[in-house]
Amino acid sequence: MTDQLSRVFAALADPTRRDIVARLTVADATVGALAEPYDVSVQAVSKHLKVLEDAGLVSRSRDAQRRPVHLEAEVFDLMTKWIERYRRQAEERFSRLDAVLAEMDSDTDHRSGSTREGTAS
Amino acid sequence: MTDQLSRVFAALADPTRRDIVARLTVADATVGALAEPYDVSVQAVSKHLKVLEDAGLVSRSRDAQRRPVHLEAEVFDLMTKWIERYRRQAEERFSRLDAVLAEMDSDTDHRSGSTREGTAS
DNA sequence: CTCCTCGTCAACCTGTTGGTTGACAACGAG
DNA sequence: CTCGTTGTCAACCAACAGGTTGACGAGGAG
Repeated sequence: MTDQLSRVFAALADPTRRDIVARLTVADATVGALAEPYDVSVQAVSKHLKVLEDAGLVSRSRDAQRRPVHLEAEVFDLMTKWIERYRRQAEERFSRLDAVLAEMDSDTDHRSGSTREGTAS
Repeated sequence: MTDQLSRVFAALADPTRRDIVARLTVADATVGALAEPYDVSVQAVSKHLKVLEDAGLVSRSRDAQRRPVHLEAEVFDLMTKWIERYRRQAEERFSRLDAVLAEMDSDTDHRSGSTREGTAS
């Protein structure tokens, strides 16, 4: 799962991690403060933060022995762009439905094979 | 990973699955046609489709022994809503940065503890 | 009826994830 | 200097994800 888009989606696939992101939109926080509401060890939260950091969603600075966690909201744009692109494409397709049906019929043996393009990642 | 939002994010965390979604924005397709470009077995693609279906991103109908796969674009809204909500919150926060810094300073021992709300999922 | 195609199900294997506990580095406070 | 706090690292474990192969059901074509 090398590409960033995959890492971002994977990071947000976990409810705890999503909740952490949600709380970070309000204010930066230390690892301990972030861990407090959850019923897991601080180490587990530290791991979650590593996942978020590897995805580029979060950054950590240094303040004595504390490590304040900061949300990097720009990465959201990466997702939004991907989603919007294909959502728009899907809507456009919806408006030329007949063409689609025609294509499926002519698919008898030469199976298009070159509908490819865009291709995520 | 019970909630749908988690399932949707997890489904899109895989490049192959994202590519399948991308191709389905162009036209519905059969499992075989979808599998053809990838260097994996048809069974593997069948599994990917199950993941997408469980996430509500895709539906399958019946046409003789074929199972045309159809994109359900509405689910995109679920993600978009989540993302936009917290993106906006993050931007709003950015505009009152001083308040944030003040809060981090007063965090000495009573650690806010009630910043909770929204909470994903 | 028999065969071939399309797709799913089941069993299995390997790598990754999310959690645990224990040790330890960094650093301010006494 | 020593202690308590904050957080990470390492080892370990159970569960899950993504892939494989083999068998099989459903249905059109001969």
